Amino acid sequence: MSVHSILWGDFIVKTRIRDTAIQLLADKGYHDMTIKSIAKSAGIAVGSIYTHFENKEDIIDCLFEEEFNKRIQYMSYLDKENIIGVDKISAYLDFYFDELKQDRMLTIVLIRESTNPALIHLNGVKLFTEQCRVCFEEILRDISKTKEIRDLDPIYSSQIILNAIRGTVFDIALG
Amino acid sequence: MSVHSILWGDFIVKTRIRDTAIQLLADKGYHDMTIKSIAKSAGIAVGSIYTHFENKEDIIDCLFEEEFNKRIQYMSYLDKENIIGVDKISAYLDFYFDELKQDRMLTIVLIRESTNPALIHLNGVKLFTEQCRVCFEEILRDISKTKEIRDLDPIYSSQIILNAIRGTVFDIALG
Amino acid sequence: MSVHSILWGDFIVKTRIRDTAIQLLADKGYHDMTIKSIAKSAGIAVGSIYTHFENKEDIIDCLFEEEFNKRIQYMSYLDKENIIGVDKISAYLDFYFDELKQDRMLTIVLIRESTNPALIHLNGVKLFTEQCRVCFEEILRDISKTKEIRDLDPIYSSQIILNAIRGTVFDIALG
Amino acid sequence: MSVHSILWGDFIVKTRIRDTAIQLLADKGYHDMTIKSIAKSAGIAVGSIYTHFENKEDIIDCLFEEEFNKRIQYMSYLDKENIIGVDKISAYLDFYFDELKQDRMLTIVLIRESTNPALIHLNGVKLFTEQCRVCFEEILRDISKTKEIRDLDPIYSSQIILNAIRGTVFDIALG
DNA sequence: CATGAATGAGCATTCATTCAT
DNA sequence: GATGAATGAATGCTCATTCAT
Repeated sequence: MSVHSILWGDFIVKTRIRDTAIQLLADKGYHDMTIKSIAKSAGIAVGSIYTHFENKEDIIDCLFEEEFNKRIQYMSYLDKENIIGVDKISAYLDFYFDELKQDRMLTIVLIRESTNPALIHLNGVKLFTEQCRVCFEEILRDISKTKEIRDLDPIYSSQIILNAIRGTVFDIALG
Repeated sequence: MSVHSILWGDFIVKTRIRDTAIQLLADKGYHDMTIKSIAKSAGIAVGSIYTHFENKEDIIDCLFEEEFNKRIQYMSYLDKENIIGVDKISAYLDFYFDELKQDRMLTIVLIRESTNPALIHLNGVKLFTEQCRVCFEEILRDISKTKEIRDLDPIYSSQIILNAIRGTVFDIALG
Repeated sequence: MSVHSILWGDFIVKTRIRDTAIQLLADKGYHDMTIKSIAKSAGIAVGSIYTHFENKEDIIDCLFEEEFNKRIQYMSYLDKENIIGVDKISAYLDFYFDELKQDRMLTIVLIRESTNPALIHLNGVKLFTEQCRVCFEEILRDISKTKEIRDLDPIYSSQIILNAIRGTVFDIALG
Repeated sequence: MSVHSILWGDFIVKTRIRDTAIQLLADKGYHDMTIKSIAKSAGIAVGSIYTHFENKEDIIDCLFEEEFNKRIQYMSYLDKENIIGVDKISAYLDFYFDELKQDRMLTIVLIRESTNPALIHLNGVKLFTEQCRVCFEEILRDISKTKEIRDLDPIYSSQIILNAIRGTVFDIALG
């Protein structure tokens, strides 16, 4: 094990960049998170960021794609376990709040930057946003079928509920 | 009345700047709205913007303060008319959606930039945000007292509902 | 007349930038002429360069377009004066060497950067290069017709002669 | 013989780098040929280039020194064979055009980069440039002595003719 | 020897703001 | 009050070079 490894532990540089970016993103937002500030906070050189990410946008893109994949996996886990209806919505909320508990900063970033007009063109952001919408819609449609709740339009009601959750989680995350 | 006034009709320059800024803000967001682009779109010189606003932030500050005052006035109108309880919440929603109908762009800007970390320190933004929260909380507290709805914590529930409304209005505004 | 005008005489800023750029271009070549070095040598701010030129390439583009126009005008002057055949080639050479005498640096830049692969896509450079070629070809074709010289292929021979001139002028310009 | 040698046949790595560099140099010019792009095109690691060349400039330096030696050898071959006068100039032209036929890219690079101000300080470039000039001058001086052509200043006329050849070869090489 | 992640000085460019006209 | 050229600090990004593996 090299001196380098001992100093940084097993922390891979890409992860260090990602984590530092999340802190700065939560603190200052995308536009005021500078590449130089990431490098300084992460204790690496400016150039190293470009070894791991194509450009500044790519950091955001990767972040959202990662979260998109997490959610996709979680949903297929729920399907496999045959968790449906109200239980599914409950599980979904748990996922949201668990992530909030584990990584308050990440939650702030995901909610805030997903509506940043400078970032909505990114593939990762699109996938994430769409996924949140679609998956919630599906849950409500299922519930609607099983008559657990009275009839409602799954598209609008899911949007409303999702926004209530997102906003509330955001408020809690911001403290 | 000068030739200049005749050419622009009664449109005061400050209003032109404000309206142009809202369009650009809705389209590109605060950081990608440049002073130069406002000047160009409004058909005035860059320097003229600084005659009417202290700096770039001040445009946002004024915008939010203006909206804050609108809401304050509307709330005192409701009080004067003795509109309370569920009727008040209904009126409040009407206000939100009326504004949305009249000025879709403004709605986008108010919701989006009120969580922009680069702007939350502005007095106008603070007043607006606080006002939205407080006034909704009050409404729910009143309703709680009159037993129109079963007991709930007015702070949390108001936050949840407000977020549902804000998010939904935002989604509709964005199309 | 302002203090500014007195200090800089009647020198327009754009001309100052152009002239400074030519010096640096002749001295260091396109890639080692930095925007900062132009600003410093011209005694202006970095940003001022972008008030007058779109970007670094644009400085080159304007330079070549300007020279293209000079040559176009000179050729139509020769036509109007009915200067043809060997007299025309003589006049053309005078033009080249007059410019060399007046602005040795400009000559270096025009010859050197016209083959710079990073710049040949520029419209001004294309026009200039094409114009030099075409006009020389024309002269030779005329001469060929009037039998002042024995038959030769005007395209190849003009290319050969033009290169001889260009190269020699370049060598002299470099000292 | 290692597996590596078998895969690449007898192609030494240094030669691969040289050849790749020539392609990129012809295509993009010195400044836009990056070490990374050489490594990628040559199918080797960035670091390996520094095993064979001191630095980026050294690649150019070696290239020109190599060509310088080729010419020196060719001239002494002509001397040994007692080829003089107009025959020598003819042979010299053959050499130029043979090289052009065999390696069009190399020809482009030699002519273009020999006037690159960022490279003229290199020993190899200096030797090559000087050698071309001196050897041509010598040829003309010889011809002058043998009265094959009428009296002319060997220095200027050689420069003129050399430029005609260089430029024409360059034009042909570029297509 | 080969490797390629890490480095950081240096570059072109942007843009809120000022101020002489 | 209106103007827009001038300003220069600050930004994202590049790339020749190094060196631990």
